[in-house]
Amino acid sequence: MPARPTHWLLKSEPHVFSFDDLWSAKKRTTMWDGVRNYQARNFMRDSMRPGDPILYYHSSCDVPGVVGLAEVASDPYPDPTQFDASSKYHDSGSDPNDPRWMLVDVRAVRRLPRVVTLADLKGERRLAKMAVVQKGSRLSVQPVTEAQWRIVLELAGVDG
DNA sequence: GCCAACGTTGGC
DNA sequence: GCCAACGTTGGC
Repeated sequence: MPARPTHWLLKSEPHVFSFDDLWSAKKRTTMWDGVRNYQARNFMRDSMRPGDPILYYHSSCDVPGVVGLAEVASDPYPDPTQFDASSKYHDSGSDPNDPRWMLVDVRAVRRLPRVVTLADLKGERRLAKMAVVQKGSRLSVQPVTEAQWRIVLELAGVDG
């Protein structure tokens, strides 16, 4: 049985919530709410642990890519927006006694000295298996291997 | 803005 | 359980 994944990539659309937004948040931390994909939820619920390192990826923007590092900052807990009728993430089918959607808190750790663009990732043979470079990859919460993590940091100009 | 790829829904 | 229709994602 494979060990649980310990390193992650989170996608965010910067016009919605950028790495700068996270950096300027209280305690540089936010609830990673609104995830409504079961695979992504399962990673947060079943595998993420406080302290796990995160690559913070900007999608749907001029230059998609990894812009910063973050970390998991809580154990999993129910996403409160699923029970908020005024939220666009409201899910009337979720039972408060058995919540459908779980999340973790995410804390910004550092901005990267240079952005590792999607083009950079695609151009690095050693990253050919990374989920984010696969055609049609839409998963917003992805595991990253330790080897991939080190290579991305190398491309970013960060010492191991 | 386009559109391919993907996940979910719902009729049957 | 199949699969067409639909809505969303996300690079380009």
